[in-house]
This record gives sequence, structure tokens and C-alpha cells, in this order.
Amino acid sequence: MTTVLESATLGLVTPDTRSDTRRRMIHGAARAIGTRGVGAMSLRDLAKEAGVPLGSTYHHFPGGKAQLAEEAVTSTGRRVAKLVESAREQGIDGAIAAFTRVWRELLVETDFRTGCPVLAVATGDDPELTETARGIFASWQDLMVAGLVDGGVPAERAPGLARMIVASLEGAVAVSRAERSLEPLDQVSAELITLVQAARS
Amino acid sequence: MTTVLESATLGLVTPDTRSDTRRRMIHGAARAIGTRGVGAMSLRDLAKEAGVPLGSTYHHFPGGKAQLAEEAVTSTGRRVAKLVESAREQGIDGAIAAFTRVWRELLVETDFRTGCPVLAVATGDDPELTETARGIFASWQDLMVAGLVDGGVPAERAPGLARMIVASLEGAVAVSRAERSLEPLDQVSAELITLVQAARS
DNA sequence: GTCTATACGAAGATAGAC
DNA sequence: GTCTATCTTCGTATAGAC
Repeated sequence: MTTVLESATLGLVTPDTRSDTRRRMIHGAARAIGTRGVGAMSLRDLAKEAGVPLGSTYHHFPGGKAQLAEEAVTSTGRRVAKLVESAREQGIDGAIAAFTRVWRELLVETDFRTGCPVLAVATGDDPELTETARGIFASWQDLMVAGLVDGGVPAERAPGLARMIVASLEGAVAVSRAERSLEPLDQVSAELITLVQAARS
Repeated sequence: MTTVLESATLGLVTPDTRSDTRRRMIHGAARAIGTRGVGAMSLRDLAKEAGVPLGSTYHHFPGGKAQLAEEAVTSTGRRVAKLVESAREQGIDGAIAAFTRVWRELLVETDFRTGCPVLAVATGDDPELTETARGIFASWQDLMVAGLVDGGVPAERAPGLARMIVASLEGAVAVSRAERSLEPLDQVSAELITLVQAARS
């Protein structure tokens, strides 16, 4: 059984999801952040959705809202990184496609109401969360760099292209939300494939 | 002198800035939205920064927070559109450079604390503001389409490229904020120039 | 017409009953 | 250990004094 002490002392070292409640709250928090941003995310709503009293939030997350937001964003970062990493077997095009698919499915699932929670905290004003976002963007870019180099893109062009891939798809998710259409995301994804293709030769 | 009646009846038709106070509050609102998002924007803070009592906010903006946010975002949209439109004399590269420069200067001015307010409302959960963001993105994309076609890009490729330009630079501003560096924005801008160049031939 | 004072609700967080 | 009830703060909005 998870104790308060364990959560408090091991939380940052092993930010896994030890209980169903924790898992549900982290998932709900990621959704809420992607939908409304951290500021407008309400712990009351999250607790209600997870079916637990508000007070329990502070049992599972002694650090309160800050800890929950942090874990929600890092959890999303790791999950997406794993999907992209797996798809690297199909080359850089596969990695781009996998990254695109994550956001595509999120947009469809939520009827364009929810976007990337990492972008949300990157555009917020909490310095700690901004730093977390930086690290996650960096990890995604590193995966793309590896894929690009494997795919025959010159090493000196790879970092710029990797930034382009992450930044443009993050922006495309936002534009797709505004337009309530998958077209922006799909078009950007297609443009990226041609851009990478051109960089190969 | 501006009356409440005029503001209420003409607000949406002629959303100009009739007084210094209005101007200052709209400017402050745009900054706050770009920094923290609409939800975390406080009318108290805005009034304090503008040097007016909180109550005066509702004299100048009878529609309250919603009206102020709406005017702040549309004001930014028009201002940026004008800058891009002017730069189209220097071709599509000039338009991309102008769009890049707007956000570059904002990031430097605010030490990476403030991004594009249009992206902020596009990633928020207010449907009215999301629709406003859609219209502004569309206006920017239309300008890019015109520039691309003028620059010799085939008409059928122009819309996709225009979306790519707007989406990738919007995303790049967010990544630049997270990294506290202009490198992402500048690299994306450079990649866009090469992408457009390739599309010309 | 301008601004002070306040109403009212919702937020995060916590104390303490069980 | 879990959850109820509450504390404090801060948000938007407004009523009414001047």
C-alpha cells in the first residue's frame, strides 16, 4: 500500500502511478491542462471526475496542484516519447507519423477541445513547469535527431530539422483546434515529410 | 467624449481605441493573455497597471473580461496583419521575416515571458475566443498565400505552405519560450525559407 | 461620470472528526 | 488513512456615494 511518506519522499524520484486513483487523477490532469491550461485546471473538478474527495488529492499529491501538474506533464512526455521511439523502426517518416497520430487521435477523441499539455505549460507563466516543458521538447527533438541521422540527413542539419518537426506539429495542433479540422495537422505533417525528403539528398 | 452607450452599441462595429485608457488596457490585456492565458488574466492587475480603478474597467468595457480579451486579441491580429502586409513588397521571404520579427521582438522585450496571445486563446477553452483565433489565423494564412503565389509557388501548394508557415512559427514561439532562446524561432524561420524556395522550382 | 466599497463565487489548501 | 467541513485568498462584477 502506498503511504504518504513514500509519496512525499519518492515522488520526484519515481513518479510512477502506484494506485488507480493516482493514475486517474494524473490522466485527468493531463487532459485538463491540454484543454484549459494549468491556471484554469480545478482540483475540485479533477477529484470529482476521479471519484475521490478533494482532501484525498493532498494524500496522493502532497505537493498539491504543482506536483499534480508536474507529474501529468512528465507522464505525457514519457508516453509520447515511447510511441515515437517505437515508431523509429519505420524510419524518420514513421516517427513523424507517430507523433502526428498521437495528437490527431487526441483531437478526434475530444472533438478538438484538447491539445498538447506540454505546449500549454510552455505558454504558461510557471517557471518550474516551463522548465519541465523545455526538457520534454528536448527529449522529443533528440528522438527526431536520431531518426533523421539514421535516415541519411546530414548531422549538421538534423537539429534544426528536429526543432522544425516538433515546433510545427505543436503549432499545427493549436491551429487545428482553432479551425476544428484535422487539415492543418495533416498538411503540416505532409510538408514535413517532403522537407525531410529534400534534406536527404 | 466616449460614452457608455457608444461603447456598448459601437464596440463590435468599431473596436478602435478611443481613449488612452482603453488603449493601455487593451495593450496590457494582450500582454497578459500572451503571458498567462485568458483564465489567469486578472482585471484587477490590468486596471492597476493602467492606473485606473477596477470599476472603470466596466465603464470602458461594459462586456467585462470577455469584451476586453476579444478586443485585445483582434487588435493583435490586425497589427500583425498590417506588418506582414507591408512586408509583402519584399516578397514572401519578407513576409515570413516580418512575421518572425514580431514574435522575436516580443520574446526579447519580455525576456521570453510572453508569447502570441492568439495562440493562447486558440489553446484555451472559450469557444468565442477560439473562433476569434480561427479568423485571425485565417487572415494571416491568406496573406501568406498571396505572397506565395506572387513569389511563383503553384496555387495548389500555397494553402498548405501558408498553414505550415503560420503553424510552425506559432509553435516555434512556444518552444523558444520554453528554451528561453531565440534559436528555435530562427531555425524554424530559416527552414521555412528553404522550404518555400524548394516549392518555387 | 468616476471611483470606493462590497457582494458573491470559486479557487487552493488544511484541520480534525471518524 | 479517508473524507468532511472550513479557512483564506482572489477572481469577476456591481451598487451606490460623490
